[in-house]
Amino acid sequence: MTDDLRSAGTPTLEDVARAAGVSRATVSRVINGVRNVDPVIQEAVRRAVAHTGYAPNRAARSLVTRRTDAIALVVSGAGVESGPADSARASGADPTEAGEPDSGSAFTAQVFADPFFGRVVTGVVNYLRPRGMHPVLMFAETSRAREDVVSFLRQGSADGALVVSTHAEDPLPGLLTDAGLPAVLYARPARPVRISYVDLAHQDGARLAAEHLLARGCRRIATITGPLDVPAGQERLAGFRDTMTRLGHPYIPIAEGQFTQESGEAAMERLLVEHPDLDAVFAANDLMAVGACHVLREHGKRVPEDVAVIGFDDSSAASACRPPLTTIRQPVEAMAAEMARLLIERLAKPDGAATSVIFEPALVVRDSA
Amino acid sequence: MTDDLRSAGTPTLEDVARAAGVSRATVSRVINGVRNVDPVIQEAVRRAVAHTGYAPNRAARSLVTRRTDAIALVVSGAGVESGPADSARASGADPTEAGEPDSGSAFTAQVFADPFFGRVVTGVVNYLRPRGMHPVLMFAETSRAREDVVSFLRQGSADGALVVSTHAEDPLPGLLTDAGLPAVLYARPARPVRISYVDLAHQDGARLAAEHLLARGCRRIATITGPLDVPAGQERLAGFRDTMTRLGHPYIPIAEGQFTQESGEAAMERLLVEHPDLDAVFAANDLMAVGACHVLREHGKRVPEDVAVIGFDDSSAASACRPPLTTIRQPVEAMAAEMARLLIERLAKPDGAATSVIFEPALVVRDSA
DNA sequence: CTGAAAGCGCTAACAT
DNA sequence: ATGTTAGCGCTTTCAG
Repeated sequence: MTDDLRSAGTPTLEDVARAAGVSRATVSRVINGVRNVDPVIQEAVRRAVAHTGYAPNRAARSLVTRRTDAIALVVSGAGVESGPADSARASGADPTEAGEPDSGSAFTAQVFADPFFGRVVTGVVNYLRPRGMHPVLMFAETSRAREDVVSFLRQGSADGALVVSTHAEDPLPGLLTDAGLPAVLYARPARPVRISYVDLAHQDGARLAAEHLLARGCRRIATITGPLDVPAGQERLAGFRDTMTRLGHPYIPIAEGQFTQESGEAAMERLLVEHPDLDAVFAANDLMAVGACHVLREHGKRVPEDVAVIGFDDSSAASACRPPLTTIRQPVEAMAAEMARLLIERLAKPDGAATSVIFEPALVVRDSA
Repeated sequence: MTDDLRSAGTPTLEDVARAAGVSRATVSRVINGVRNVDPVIQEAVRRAVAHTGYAPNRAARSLVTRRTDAIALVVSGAGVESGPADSARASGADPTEAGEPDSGSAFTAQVFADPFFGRVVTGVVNYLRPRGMHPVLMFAETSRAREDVVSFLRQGSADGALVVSTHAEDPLPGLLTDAGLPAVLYARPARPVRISYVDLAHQDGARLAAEHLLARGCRRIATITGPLDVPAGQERLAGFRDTMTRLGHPYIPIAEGQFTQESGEAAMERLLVEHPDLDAVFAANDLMAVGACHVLREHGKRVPEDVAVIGFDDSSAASACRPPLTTIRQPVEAMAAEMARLLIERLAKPDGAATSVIFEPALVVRDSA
């Protein structure tokens, strides 16, 4: 009887060891690339692995290593970014909390309508993949969903979390740190939390936009802001307004949007009512800039001849738009990768201090301004 | 000495058992909701769980149950959907194979530029979540990446795979079934494989489009097709052409696209050169329809007055477009959810036959046609 | 440089 | 109805 066709189900270390005529420990060593293994034996083991079609069992390994090589990629927020009304946003109450069982679907559907998240995923996956790690996608838009994320991590289903919040007063970062779970954020939290994050120098980006518009000769300039209860919204406005003021234009008409195309359209309509003669608009993101372009065109204004439009982010919407949007580039993929790097670094030395890495935006000139 | 503060790291079943004064097995039973447990003891255990802050270790559980409650959500394809040239698509060779180390980034970046994938994710997550399961995101655009997916599953890192291919001759489904791994596909594979899948009745959708255009009074109708080496591309064309023929319009100008906005623009340009007088175009997806609208406008044609445009999918691009696109709705979220349901069903009884579920499309009338 | 053996934390027979 | 016990497959001291 040959001694290698005896395994019933999937082969285990034991099977490989038997086939190679060595101990389990030795097989484990060559598989994990531990040095101090006779090259001859290494070769024998490799052959046995190939021959048996062995694949190490992750659960068994995790049980002893305490690592899963999975990380949770969680999109967190209140799920009402562009809801019927946004009056409840700043209040502590979470409007979706009492929603229907699948109220999450509205949130998840909306999240991916924004090209931003696809870029985050891209950046994370491309950093993780060569390292043999994988992202588990999660959404945390209700307190129930947030508990699930915490449980997931506490069960050791993932080694840490990468969280991108769409909402200002997101409680998730706090829950995570309170539970002592490794996490890194995309964007500075509204309330200071001792946690690492990556972010963009939003103000610098807004400054670039202001300078470009002015250099272009525009003089009646307005801005469509992002939601003013999130740092990105606030800073893009502050940076823009400060620069305009410094360059001699202290009064800037503003209309608040919610980072959605729809809200950008509405904001543009409002702006046009009050300031029909404006010659430029800075939208705090590309989606709103696209919305603004649509409305401008409907009002018979040409972009950029009559009104120059500049966006922010350099998302796919910017290049897909007609005319292609001049915009401020946010290196989302690189930032997401850095977020992953920070998390893995933290996993290696759990006692390291929280760090933040701020990226610089860049002006991308296309046709809209 | 109190007997409950003795645990060093995270509490285990043992700790809870001790705190509750019962055996591990009993704790396990109440945690897993197994019946036959005295209500009084149940309560005691629950209290002990709460008190110790116990969270079951997933790896340990997986090791014995052989389940992870994770499923791989893999986007598969060749990564050259809109590359500089698509001449190599039909050949067996994979152009990205010899690419740079991070050639995957181009693929991943592009994948999420299409709103389609966000919808798939949404559908999958919303089905999985209430069932305590989670998707692990993976890309399989090179043979190396495909091997990784197979390994991942063979290691028991996930219970099965949900795969959506962007490419015709995708080898992944075959690899998966050869390895006996549970998988369900989005869309029928180009080559028959014994594997479950969900799909859309593409021909019916195309028929709806043709009928709508004709009913509208259009007579000089062209179509921008999808890639003709994938079933969806073929069937949407076949359904359209057959219906047009049946209704008395046997000759339809066609231009092939690649399901990207850019390719839709190029196709529209070509069509306009040959048929400057056309009065309607059916684009095989919304992204290409958007591209067509842009080009038409640049040529001074109004949509829908001069040229009616109808898309396919009812993606976010359709409603965001100006004018909003009349299109054929593909219930992607529902299809993705069904895909997940089929996989879980298969997990329950591994010997079930492969099934396919075909969804019906619907006409959505907006402003473009 | 290699092997023996002790668990990691949990579930599932099997006893009681 | 509850407790006892035997692993699940792997890594990792500790001997040799």
